[in-house]
Amino acid sequence: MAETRKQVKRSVADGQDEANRRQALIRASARLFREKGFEATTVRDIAGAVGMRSGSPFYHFSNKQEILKAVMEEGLRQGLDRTEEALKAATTPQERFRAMVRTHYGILHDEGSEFIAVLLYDWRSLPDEHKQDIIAVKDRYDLLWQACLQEMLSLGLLGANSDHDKAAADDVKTARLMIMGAINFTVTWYKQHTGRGAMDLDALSDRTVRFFMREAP
Amino acid sequence: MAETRKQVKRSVADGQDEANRRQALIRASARLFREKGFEATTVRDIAGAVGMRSGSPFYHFSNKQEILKAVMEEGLRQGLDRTEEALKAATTPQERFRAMVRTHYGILHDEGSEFIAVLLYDWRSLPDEHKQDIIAVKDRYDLLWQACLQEMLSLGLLGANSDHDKAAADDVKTARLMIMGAINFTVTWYKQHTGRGAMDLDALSDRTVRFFMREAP
DNA sequence: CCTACCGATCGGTAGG
DNA sequence: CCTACCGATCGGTAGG
Repeated sequence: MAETRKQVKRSVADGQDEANRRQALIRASARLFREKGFEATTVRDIAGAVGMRSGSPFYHFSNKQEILKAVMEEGLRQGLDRTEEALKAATTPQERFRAMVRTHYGILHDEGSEFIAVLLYDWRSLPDEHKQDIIAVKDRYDLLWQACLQEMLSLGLLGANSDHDKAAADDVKTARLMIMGAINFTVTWYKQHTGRGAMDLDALSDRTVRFFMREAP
Repeated sequence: MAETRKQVKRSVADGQDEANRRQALIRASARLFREKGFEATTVRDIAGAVGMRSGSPFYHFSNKQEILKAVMEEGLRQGLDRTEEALKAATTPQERFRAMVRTHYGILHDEGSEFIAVLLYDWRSLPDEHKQDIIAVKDRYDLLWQACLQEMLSLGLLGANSDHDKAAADDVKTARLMIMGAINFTVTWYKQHTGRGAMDLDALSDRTVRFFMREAP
């Protein structure tokens, strides 16, 4: 009986260790993929980054593509969590819009948060049979944006249609694609530096919100 | 003397053929890079696409990276030409803005025009020593946008600062980064199809212009 | 531009 | 998770 309990404890701990090692591989992979791309990153790079030998990642993942999928899933999971958390503190449509913009910038540019940038950069490398799984989660995130922008458009606080009471579904989708495009594209040019004259994520968010948002009519 | 003339003629023709083969390699590479990425495209893929054997592209380019650079240069050259041409027909700031948006969409999505999409997707794969050359040409293109948006902002036809006579340089840059980001990001989601319900590049341009442009105050 | 080839490297596996 | 390894493929070259 004591024996049994001990064994159970041991295997729970092992399971934790294993999950930790898996997480370490995902984090290291995200950083490497973000830096030089999925195709240019070797399994040896990944293994080396967490102190393993070249064959060992395959104890945790059945192939390289599964690592890519795990990176993207981790990013979306974290992104949804952070966004829902940020929305709790926002009460007005304008505050919600600002919160979503700022949170998305964090998701894209915070240190240790390279998962979504990898999703954007290396989508082509994800095997077709995995794409639907990722899209399903991404759809949930897009819905949060859709609700936020629907609200903004209806109030005339955004882009076209400020003179209509109801924003058409197409307009909401266009607004989402344009705004998220603008924000996502910062992965190609925004660099966080600490020197003077640097623009931090708060400043970038301010500029973005100011550019897209209209005064209430 | 006749001999000499003939030889000159011949070598001119050869030079043409060689240039043609080089162009064919650039076009085929652009299509392949756009489809599956620079790293995932092999020299054998490229050679096969123009009916060559695997070693032959190296008669035209000293290595694979030089092909990538040539693809990007070709795209910027074509992009500048098309934009300057389109601007000739536009007389008002609004017309110029619309012309630049529509032309950029053409550059990104027209069939046989995959060069700039490759620049956006595979920038990381370009060796550092080539980046400055490409940036120098890209700067010329950005300047055309900068002038166009400066004009729009000063007239209060765009985003923030509609109540100021002079748009600050930072505002122009922000507007450019946001608008070009939104447009460039369409490479990740826009698909041209011919069926009903499809949005062609004219419709996409309309939506884009309408979303970003304000009524004159 | 082809033929023939090479050294290096890659993703992945067997067996412990 | 390591050791030891493999088949396949890759970018690139020599010689014509």
